[in-house]
Amino acid sequence: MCGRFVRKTSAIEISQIFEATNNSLDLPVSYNVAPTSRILSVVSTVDGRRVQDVSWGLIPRWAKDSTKAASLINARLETVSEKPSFKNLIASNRCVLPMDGYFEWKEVLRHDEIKPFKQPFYFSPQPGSHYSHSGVLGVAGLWSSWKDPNNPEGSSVITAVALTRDANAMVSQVHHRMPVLLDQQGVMSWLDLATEEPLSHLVEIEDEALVVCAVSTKVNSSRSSGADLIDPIDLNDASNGKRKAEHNDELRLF
DNA sequence: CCAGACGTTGTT
DNA sequence: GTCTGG
DNA sequence: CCAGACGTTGTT
DNA sequence: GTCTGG
Repeated sequence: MCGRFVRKTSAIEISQIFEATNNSLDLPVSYNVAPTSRILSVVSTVDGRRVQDVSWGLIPRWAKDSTKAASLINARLETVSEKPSFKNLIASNRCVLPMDGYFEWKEVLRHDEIKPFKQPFYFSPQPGSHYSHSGVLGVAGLWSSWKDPNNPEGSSVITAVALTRDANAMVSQVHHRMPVLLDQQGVMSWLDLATEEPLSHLVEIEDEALVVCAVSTKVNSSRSSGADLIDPIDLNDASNGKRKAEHNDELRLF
């Protein structure tokens, strides 16, 4: 889950929404943010919250190289406190990853084709929901600082992962995992360095937190970008090149 | 003791 | 670095 | 996350 | 099948 997302809100706006100082590079917005790219995070410091740019895909402190960063893009909430790569980050390396929405794929087998087809869906905050921070989602994350042992003169790389949990009933129509979303209280508690047991404050995410729509397979290629990637499509519309709904129960979800 | 892994996803 | 497997 | 590459030789 | 790049 959560291997591709949208950030169409600028760093300045993100910093205002999360009441943070903007300390990030001027990263361009993207409708197709892929693992290993630079993303924004909100972290707490002694001087308050800051928006910081980080690399998506965690490199543990002890890693000999950065080649496996792309495989540590998510951490399971159920096991994060046990895993060597993550457990030591919970106490003081928590962050919030702002996203306007994220993509999830469902593999569907169409009766007239042999190969399964990956239908992308776009999840975004339900307007007015507690999980909408002026239209932006706050995903619980962890960050780490890594220095390449083969390049001791180089600067440290800050990397991050997004936490995942079992999908709620609404999201599970498409996929069995979902990001750990934070409401306003959740952001407070997750970012507060004084929080004793941050994992214990994470609550179930109600079905009304998100809305979903099917989108074009253009998003499947990480080279695609552009606002049309989140345009809703009608899966029952034959003009999308898909079979009509009466022939395809799998696609008749929404 | 040393060597080797350390993660998630989905799929079977 | 720290834990697990042998 | 998905898409696309995955290799060597010698020659230009 | 598995790894890398985006």
